[in-house]
Amino acid sequence: MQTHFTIDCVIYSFNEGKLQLLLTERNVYPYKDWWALPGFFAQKDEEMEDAVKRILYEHTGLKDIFMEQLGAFAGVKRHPEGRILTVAFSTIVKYEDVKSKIKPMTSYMRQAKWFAIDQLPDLAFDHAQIVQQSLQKLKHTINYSTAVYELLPEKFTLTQLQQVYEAILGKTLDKRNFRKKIANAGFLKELPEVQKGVSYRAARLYKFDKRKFQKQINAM
Amino acid sequence: MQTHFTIDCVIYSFNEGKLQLLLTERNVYPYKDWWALPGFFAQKDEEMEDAVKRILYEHTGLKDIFMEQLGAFAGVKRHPEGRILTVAFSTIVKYEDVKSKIKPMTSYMRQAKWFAIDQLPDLAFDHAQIVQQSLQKLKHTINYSTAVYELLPEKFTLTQLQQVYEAILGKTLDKRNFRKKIANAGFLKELPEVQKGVSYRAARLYKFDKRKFQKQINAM
DNA sequence: TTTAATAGTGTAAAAAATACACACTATATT
DNA sequence: AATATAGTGTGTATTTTTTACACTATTAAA
Repeated sequence: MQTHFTIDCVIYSFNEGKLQLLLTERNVYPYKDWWALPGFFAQKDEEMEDAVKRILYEHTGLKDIFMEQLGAFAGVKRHPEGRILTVAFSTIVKYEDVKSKIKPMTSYMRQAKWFAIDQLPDLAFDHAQIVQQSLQKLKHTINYSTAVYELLPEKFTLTQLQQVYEAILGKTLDKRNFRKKIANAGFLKELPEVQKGVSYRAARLYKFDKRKFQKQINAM
Repeated sequence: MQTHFTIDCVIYSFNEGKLQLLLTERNVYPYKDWWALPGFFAQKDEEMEDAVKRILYEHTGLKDIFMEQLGAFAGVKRHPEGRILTVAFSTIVKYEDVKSKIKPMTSYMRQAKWFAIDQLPDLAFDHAQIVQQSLQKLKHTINYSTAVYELLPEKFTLTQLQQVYEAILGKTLDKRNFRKKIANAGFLKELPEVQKGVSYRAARLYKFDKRKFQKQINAM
């Protein structure tokens, strides 16, 4: 038996202190004119991983980004053609890296746009549920993934890092406790540099040591 | 685009102090004579959830069991027909409930059999990877799911409960600390009964209070 | 009555998580 | 030069959670 097979992408970013989600405006039925997760049909003989990469590329211009699978969602008889199975993937990208590259590459969608996670429009299909589930997972795995560091420039301040955590968790954190925890984790490298161009005391810069992080993770 | 679509089931049970996995011996190519996870093609116009239920029923005789999705696994060009996408689900069933009901219901498989998790044979396709991933997830979610209680009779002793935990986690636990934790969790109900028919001090019986459990979970 | 087998119990120490407030510093403005 | 502004950076006490560890109690069978 065969089924229609699509990929949907939950693509996060971080801007203006908020977690952002990339959505596309559909130009075809069903759900014409609705906002939806970037997604397409996989092509014949295209491996799932390749399809994901392709769709991410077509929507963001990004390559070589790791996307994590969220799971399969069965089509709720949404198409006259029969069952549609979609596999959802998620990733996190730097806002600046993507900003200028986003443009509609097919006539199936009219535009692509970032939305703050707490100001999403109504979504097509069961996409609201997919986003919900993805966000839940992100909150749980935030401490065990490199995700947050994908959102920051190579050199960043602890305050910036904390803001990302807060945006994802949707709550404020205590500065001292946060720093204690981060220091304890031990995979940030303190740099001999500080912020430039700020009109207040310049903050120390740090960078993420992926090797040390992996060691910690493997030891669990 | 369409793809072949199968469901594979990771079905756990508990017997002789060990976590058990249900496998089927294939009677068709490819991987004829290999052991594999119980699985089939979904039928045309069959919803994914229904397919899962059907396959579980055909292999175990069980109905109305909740199965949790593990994820989609793309076919590694294993069939000449092209891509196969399988969605893996897992569940846990009581050994006694299933023991007698297991029998091959299709000619695609020769027999179904339980294997201790630490004594699995080589598996067909990428099933070893699926099992691996499923087990990992089970270890992580053991404290937040009702899974372990599915493995026990309605009334059980704390030692039995600990044995299930140990079988799943693959390590021994300290008796006093384990009991402290369980008592603390507060969703076990102490019964005014003890074990019968043992030739040593009879242990107190407990039962699982699903309502209290749900309350705790929701409060997180 | 003794033996064999498992049930059942407490406490101290260490580690982790939480709550909480103020002085410091770089810059811009007057 | 003085001052306002805005964000940086830090320590300690308390509570909670986790870990380590060993003996007495109960029952049935011999």
